[in-house]
Amino acid sequence: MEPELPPASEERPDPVPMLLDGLTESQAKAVQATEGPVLVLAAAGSGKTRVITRRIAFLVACGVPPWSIMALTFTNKAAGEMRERVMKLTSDILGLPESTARGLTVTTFHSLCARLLRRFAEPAGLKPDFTIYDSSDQVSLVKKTIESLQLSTSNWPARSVLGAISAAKNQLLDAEAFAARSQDFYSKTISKIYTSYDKAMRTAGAVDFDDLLVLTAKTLKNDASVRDECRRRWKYLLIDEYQDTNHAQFVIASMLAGDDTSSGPAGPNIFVVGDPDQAIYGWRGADITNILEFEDHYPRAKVITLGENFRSTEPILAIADGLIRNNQLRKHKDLYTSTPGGDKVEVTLTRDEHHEASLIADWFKKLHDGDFAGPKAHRGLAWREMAVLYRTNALSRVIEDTLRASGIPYMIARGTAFYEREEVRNALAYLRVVANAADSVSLGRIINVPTRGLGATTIGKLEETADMQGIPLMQAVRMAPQIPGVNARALAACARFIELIDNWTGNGSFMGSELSGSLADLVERVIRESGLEAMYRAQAAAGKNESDLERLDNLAELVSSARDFELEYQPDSDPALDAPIADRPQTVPPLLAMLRAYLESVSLVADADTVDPEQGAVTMLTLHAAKGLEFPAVAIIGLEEGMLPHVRALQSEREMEEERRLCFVGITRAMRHLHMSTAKYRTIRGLSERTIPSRFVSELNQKHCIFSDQSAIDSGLAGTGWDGEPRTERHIVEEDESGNSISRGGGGGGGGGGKYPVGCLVRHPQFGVGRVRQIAGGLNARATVEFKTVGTKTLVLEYARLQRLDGGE
DNA sequence: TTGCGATCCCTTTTT
DNA sequence: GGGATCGCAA
Repeated sequence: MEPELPPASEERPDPVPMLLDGLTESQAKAVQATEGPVLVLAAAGSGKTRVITRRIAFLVACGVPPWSIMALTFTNKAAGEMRERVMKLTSDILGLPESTARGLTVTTFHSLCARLLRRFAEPAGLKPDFTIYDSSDQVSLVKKTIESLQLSTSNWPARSVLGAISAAKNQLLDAEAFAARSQDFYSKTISKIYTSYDKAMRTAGAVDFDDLLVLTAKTLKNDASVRDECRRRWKYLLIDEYQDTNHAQFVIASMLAGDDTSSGPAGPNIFVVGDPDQAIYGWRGADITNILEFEDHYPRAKVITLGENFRSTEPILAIADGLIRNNQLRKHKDLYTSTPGGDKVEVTLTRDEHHEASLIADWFKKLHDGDFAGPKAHRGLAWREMAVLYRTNALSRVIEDTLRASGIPYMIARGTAFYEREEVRNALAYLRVVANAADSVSLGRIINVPTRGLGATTIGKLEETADMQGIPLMQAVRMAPQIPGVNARALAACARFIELIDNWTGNGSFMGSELSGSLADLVERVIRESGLEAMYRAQAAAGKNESDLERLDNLAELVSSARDFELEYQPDSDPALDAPIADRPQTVPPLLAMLRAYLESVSLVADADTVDPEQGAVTMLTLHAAKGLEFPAVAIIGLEEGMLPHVRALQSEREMEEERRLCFVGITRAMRHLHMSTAKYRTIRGLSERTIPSRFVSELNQKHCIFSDQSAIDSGLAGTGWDGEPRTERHIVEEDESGNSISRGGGGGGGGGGKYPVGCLVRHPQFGVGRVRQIAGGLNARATVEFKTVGTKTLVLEYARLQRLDGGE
């Protein structure tokens, strides 16, 4: 459709210039290029969110109906913020009512898919009351599957089997296609598990996170009427963080957008924004070629580059740039800022993780207090303006303890943490069974919680019956009287349990005088009448530990979360309640629809969703969860080999580069203050281990950093410095013309010589005799040694205890 | 059938 | 260090 300008309102100035106000030339270009495919390569901090929101408002200003615009983001929180900002633009600048933004579709891929699958459940081969299984549900189901195939769960660990299944799904290989290409024993077995896992999922009326995407992609691909209906509705598609989309998401986007020839004169209106340097989800199947080959897929695409960084000070940007230059598999783009100056980046070596945590707490306190004297006088930062970033969640614990002890308010961004607590999971499992009686995993979880005399023996019989007949577990419970070997006590327990559930569902009708129609009331009833409340109350009274009281609070919290949801819930925007398909009348009772929507929202929370800038607290989050956020002050911890980069990435160059991008993402979250730290010793699963500073530290542009070694201070240990050698001797690092540190191999000239020139013979206490092939410099120099017996290894000189054999010193 | 304690095992990131 | 599982006692 050709956009039309709305009739100029008399008292308002032309809104279009106002929407472009304050944008750079390329930003404005991206906002205005409304027709046809557009790729925006947006460097970190280059204002891409701004571009997307302005563009949506611009489209609306051009007369595009809001309901025909769809924007896809990575997290619910990003979606919510985007909607807010668009709403503000359309009401402040365009003078449109707030309801305008309601019609917009701003959501995540996963939420969109969940909604489409409910709406088009039948063509997708699902029932609209499907449950979304999270990874622990998946694990229980796949374990059961493995057991029922008579395989050993130790030979076939659920996690890795699921990984293989997930990888297959991400390539859009269904069980059948996977079976067809399985040749060897391993993949044939995986294929068997995949097939029966899939069957069990369908029997349970459940889908996993991958299924949400895969089934949507498949339905859009195979069902023209579904595809056409979507295309009729959405004419303008915007996708954020495009570098982290996987193949299924690519297919969904392409299907929604239409292909290059069949849509409008300029091609499909698909607008994608991303940055290949911030691709950090390769492990989850994200396919960076989606963004790299966008132009091949849409030959008429306009490509717009946003290079100027508006977020960070010069030193922060410079070290980010210098770091990412070490990635070889990358097209370089310059990062630049028009605002020079700023504090240098602090890089600290600490004694251990406790020392690290307390230094960071001190750093935060100093920033919080501010400095009102001297040339660098500044007001203090609020706690909410600071963040601690780490590679793995396990690192958060010590930081948490230290911040608490220091009286610094903090919050951990773990959106799912609340819903993962035992008591909450139990309550939700009851609710899931209420919403979807076929959900056997949830039923299995609560059928005997609190204990009601349905022990392992009885449940085993019920499951056996369910498996044999291919029916959901709940149906077997209802058939209990016909199952041989179920004793009278168990039968009575089954009957009581069935009555319990039926009371909550109004015998499946979700209507009647017994049910209030309120979601919060239902949740409360379930918690009380299931006996969960009494069970935890009894445990609390027995005084085993304090967390039992907390459990009751959490259950109350769940009720209030349901109440909040109920207040926000808009039935008219629930696709399950959309105009019914063709001749079938709409029959979903409102309470059931609301319950489904609630459970869905609970299933799709992301860690980053809980980052609340209103809170006066330091935010703690993983590097992954930090994507898309920014903070005036950032501390990145654990810059150690094996931590960042993570051990799992050490063997592959591709994964190593992803780790480097992850570090890059962390650095570029910082606006003004950045602190990076390495602990010399770190306790990993109870054992204190000597660490090796991360190679990324040695890749930081030294001109913009202040290195300090605190590891010997306040301790009896002799100071050994960043790499165990006096500082003057460790400058094996070379600088290129702009001062960027480049770790280089090939020690010919660059000072890599030292004790072990390339080509010399050495002996290693464990690996034996070998020849040095390469010396890499940096704060912790490494040698690549080709051993006679064990092959080539890369060793850190400080720790390797190499002995030179051919002359030398 | 349940509940508790010892032991074993594993260790990334997340929608 | 912590979660899952297994084995044993009540």
